[in-house]
Amino acid sequence: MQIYEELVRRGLIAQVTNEEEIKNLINNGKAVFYIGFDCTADSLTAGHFMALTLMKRLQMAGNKPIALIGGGTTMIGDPSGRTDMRKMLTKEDIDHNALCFKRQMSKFIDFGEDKAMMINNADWLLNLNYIELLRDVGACFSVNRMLTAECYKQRMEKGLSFLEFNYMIMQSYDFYYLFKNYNCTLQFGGDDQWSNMLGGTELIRRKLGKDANAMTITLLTDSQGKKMGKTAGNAVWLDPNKTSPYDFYQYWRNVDDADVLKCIRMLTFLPLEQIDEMDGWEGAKLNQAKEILAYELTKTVHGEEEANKAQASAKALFGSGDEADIPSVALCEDDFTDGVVDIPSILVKSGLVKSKSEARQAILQGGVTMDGDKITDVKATCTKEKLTEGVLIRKGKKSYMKVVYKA
RNA sequence: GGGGGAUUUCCCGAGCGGCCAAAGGGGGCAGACUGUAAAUCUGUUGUCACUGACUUCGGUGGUCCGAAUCCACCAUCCCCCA
Repeated sequence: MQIYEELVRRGLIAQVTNEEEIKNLINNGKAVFYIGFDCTADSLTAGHFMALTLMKRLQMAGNKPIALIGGGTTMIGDPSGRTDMRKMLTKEDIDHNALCFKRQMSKFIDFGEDKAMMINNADWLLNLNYIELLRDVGACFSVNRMLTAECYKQRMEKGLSFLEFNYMIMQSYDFYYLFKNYNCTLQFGGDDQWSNMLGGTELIRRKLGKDANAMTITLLTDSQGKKMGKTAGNAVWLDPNKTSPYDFYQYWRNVDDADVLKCIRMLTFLPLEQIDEMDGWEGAKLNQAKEILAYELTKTVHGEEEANKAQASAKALFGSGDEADIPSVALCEDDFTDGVVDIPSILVKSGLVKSKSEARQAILQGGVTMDGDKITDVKATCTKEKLTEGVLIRKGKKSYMKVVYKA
């Protein structure tokens, strides 16, 4: 099966400018394509992950990816899919974030000689001359047309600054620049980028009289139509320090029944035949599919070792198995008063709750256990001797921590 | 440049000078039921030394015994006119 076919079967393709051309290009494995990443945070998220896997898939098919780091575009801020303006980041923050992105991406994509490239659009965008740009590029854009673009429409009610309005121009310029200088004829991206991407193909056509193509990836949404890759408004990060491998594993382990197969298809590298087999699974059996999903993704992002650990911890906690790889936290002398610590303090120290009030709530509601025994008294304490051995403290079903005293 | 409106806790949103740590909804967390799912039901959701105290309603000052609520100035945003 050829790569384009596979992308279709995995449900990854949302919109394309010219299906035949794109199909030919990537199936032949000769395409140079790019995906842009704006560095609004210091880690990539699960949302970026899909774009990265797409890059990987295409690279494996012989194509050459350009990972475009948005050091320049992040200075503007993409208004797409936003109801208010982004916080403006400083140049330093952006540079720092770009560096973090680079590091993380190198784990997925092979940037070896002539296999892939990583470029930062700050290299050209920051040097643009306003008047020149207006005459050169600005003349090619119709404001009337731009305003009808979906990404701006949403903002017509809440207000759109001129700064953000220019985002499309910058992104279009990127494509134009890469087309000219790197022979990059394709741009891929999230479906919310569609209008920005079309801006680029349009600009190339007007300036160079040549055709470039764009293709968007289906947005990964859950059965309720919400964007996936977020918990309680927080992103699921790829950086293990921001989202631990265990939490990462758990996120995918807990997806809705209705979304498991879709996620496996779109995000994992498992062969389609194997996925098709799982398609009929129902009820409790779906749990196996979730396990596979969680394991595969954790393995891709954090490596096999971490994936095994996360899986072992999960099994230890929810089924039977030993507690070998449970994350732990250490207490020090200062945490003790007269040789004991109260349970709420331990909960706070372990990061299982944010405050002692929350800890108290959790205990009162019967959600806290220590080494399997339910804690019912808010004032309960634990001795230093016991903690020297280490105790397993658990809040609710899914969060737990091993707490040890270290002298 | 002129005129009008807004800013409340994680989000939306109600708030009469004292009965306001602030209605209601969403979300979160915990419990029951389950399959670590969904749906449903219950409790909870500022902090702490938790029958009490403290800090919060864009910012800074002021009026008052008492301010989220009144006044002044500042900031930000929205709408209408130019």
